Amino acid sequence: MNNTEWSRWTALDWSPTGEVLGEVLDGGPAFRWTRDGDAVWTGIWGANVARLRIGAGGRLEWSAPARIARRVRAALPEYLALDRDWNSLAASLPTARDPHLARCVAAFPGLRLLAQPFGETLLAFICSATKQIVQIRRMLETLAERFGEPIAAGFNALPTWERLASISETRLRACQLGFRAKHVRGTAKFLAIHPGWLEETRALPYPEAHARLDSLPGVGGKIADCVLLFGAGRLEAFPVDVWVMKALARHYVLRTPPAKLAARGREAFGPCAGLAQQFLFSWERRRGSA
DNA sequence: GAGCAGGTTTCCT
DNA sequence: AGGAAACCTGCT
Repeated sequence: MNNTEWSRWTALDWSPTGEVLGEVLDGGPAFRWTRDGDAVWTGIWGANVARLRIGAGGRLEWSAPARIARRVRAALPEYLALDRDWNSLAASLPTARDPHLARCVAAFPGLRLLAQPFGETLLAFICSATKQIVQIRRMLETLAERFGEPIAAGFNALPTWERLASISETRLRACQLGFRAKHVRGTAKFLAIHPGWLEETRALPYPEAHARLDSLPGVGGKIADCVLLFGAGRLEAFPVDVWVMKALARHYVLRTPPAKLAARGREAFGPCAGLAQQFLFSWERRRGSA
């Protein structure tokens, strides 16, 4: 499996610190990146496999299995959202009146959100319910191994929703999905009889898109926000998970029941609330625990 | 071995 | 509307 021939390392127009790169690739929303000992990350999304590292000059460099390098080169800029000016977006956050947020923004310069495939993001977050990251990763890996298309030696894509619709709940459960198997199957069945539904949803304005996702089995408000933020680049989405809940409880005055936190977050942090969420999240995980 | 984890659904007041 | 309980599984 290590016979794979990799393309030569090529620089991209982004120079993240190692810590920021780690937060972006391993900060939760992406479940298929792993780091080797020598600070090389290997990840899978869609039909792409890539390695990433920070080069000698500080710029991010990529390499891919030679056979698919052309495709990966075309896909990377979108996936890494290189076309968005993340510094300006961060600068637009209300840091002037929010010292804690200002501290988070300063701590993770250039932090950004990956533009992950919409359908995969939906699958990953249906699997995420009451699960820790390690376990979510294992579920997805098993699904890819058993039902996904091979991309390169040792790397499989995640199964498509079409494929998932053909898999019995029992076989899904055998991938450690537990009660989520029913949700995955229910969503897959729904999508199978509503072709184009996902892409239509993705194109809708935030409130409508959120409501539609919310109607899928196994998808509530939090997961709908995750799918829109991490799978559709909707920066106004503000998913509230336990980490963000901790951050809000620790650094902000909470006079809102948990169910309303998402709406409050969108009000408080503005049109890029989702980016603010990412900063709060990273701070809480890296610094907040200390 | 009871309790809980990056929630949602369902079934209650 | 708002609050509990159940749901799979693996880890502490």
